[in-house]
Amino acid sequence: MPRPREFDETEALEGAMNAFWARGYESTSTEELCAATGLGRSSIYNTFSSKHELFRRVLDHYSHRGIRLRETLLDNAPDGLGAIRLLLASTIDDELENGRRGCLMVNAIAEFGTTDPEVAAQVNADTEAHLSALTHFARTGQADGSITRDRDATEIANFIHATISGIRTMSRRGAEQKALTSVAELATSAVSRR
Amino acid sequence: MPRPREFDETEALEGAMNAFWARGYESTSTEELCAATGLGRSSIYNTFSSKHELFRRVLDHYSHRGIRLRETLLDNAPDGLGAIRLLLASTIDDELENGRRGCLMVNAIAEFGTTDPEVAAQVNADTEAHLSALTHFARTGQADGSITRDRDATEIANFIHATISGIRTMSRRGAEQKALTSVAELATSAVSRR
DNA sequence: CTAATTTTGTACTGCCAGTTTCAGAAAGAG
DNA sequence: CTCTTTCTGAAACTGGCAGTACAAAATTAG
Repeated sequence: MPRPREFDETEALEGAMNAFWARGYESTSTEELCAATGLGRSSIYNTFSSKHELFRRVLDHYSHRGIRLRETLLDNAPDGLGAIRLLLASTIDDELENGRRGCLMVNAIAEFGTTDPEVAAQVNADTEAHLSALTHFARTGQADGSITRDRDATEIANFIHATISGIRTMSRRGAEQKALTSVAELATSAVSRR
Repeated sequence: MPRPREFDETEALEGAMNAFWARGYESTSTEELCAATGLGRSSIYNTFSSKHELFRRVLDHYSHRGIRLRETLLDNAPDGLGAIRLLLASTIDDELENGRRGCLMVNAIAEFGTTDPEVAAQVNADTEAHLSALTHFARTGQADGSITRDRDATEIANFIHATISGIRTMSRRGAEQKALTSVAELATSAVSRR
């Protein structure tokens, strides 16, 4: 009976995500969010309540999107090390193809630190998800012989996670592709079985 | 002949640096800057022209401070690998003792990206300085046999730089000390001669 | 058609930020 | 002492921001 929405909520989130991703939270104005989503102010506030709520929804969207991307990507992995190699390579591809925006979660951590409990909780949840996937690959690799057994799988996961953060930060700064790939290679060889 | 300043410019910069470091650029208000520096609005604007200029001065101060810290720290290094180990350890110490603020440069990259040319230039300059020091240690280590020769010294420098960024980001997020040190260890062993 | 209900565009509001102004204070040169 | 210069503190200014109000539009059930 009511008037239906003229837009797709997910598409709107995608637009808002791109805006926040490029310019951060504070310096993205509601007007820019209107432009990025294609919605009017009313629709944004009607749907997402506030800028802060919208940002939370965006973080959520980003996180699930990442999980989905990783799932589809890593079906093709030959072994544990291959999965990690693929992950690093696709991270770099993403950066090169999408304008070196870095990682939205890293950007959020840098901007908010732990001052905003809700944002912090979401970042931590995403980190946990990422780490648990990485730990899984590390264990797989240790079982199939592609990854070193000198270190605990969780340590390897942490290390790769830190490396990815580092690479994304380098990329946002504008580092050369060569530099990104060489970091990825060195990190890969650090966890591979020798 | 004129009335002299009642404050020390460097101390003021230090205060402003701490404020920006903790809360980022946008969400640090001029009022907070007054509180952090101990100055009044007039004095700040009289001395630093604008919030943005003050931020640039802060980045500069931070950069030089980092270079100085590294110089004094790394006199005691036994060899190339030892220098890198010391650097990683002191990074972690700094994080634990100073409230997990991450790296101001990384925070600036995350907040501004490359949208602000002046900030970008300063970040790049600091990166170059850091990388050239790291390259020096890598070369030293390759000469004294403590660091692997499988990789180019510049690649090793990039890798360690990325690792430090990653560790500082982890720390700002609030990761456990254990996690930080294990990442540092894994990175160290990745570049050490086997 | 009409009534009910929700969305949407426009215009508005209040607030708070960065910045400016200005008058008074402080200090040294002559 | 006085003149000049600069600093300082308080208050005012100005623009832009997040958020709101409201009327018109759109849709469908009855």
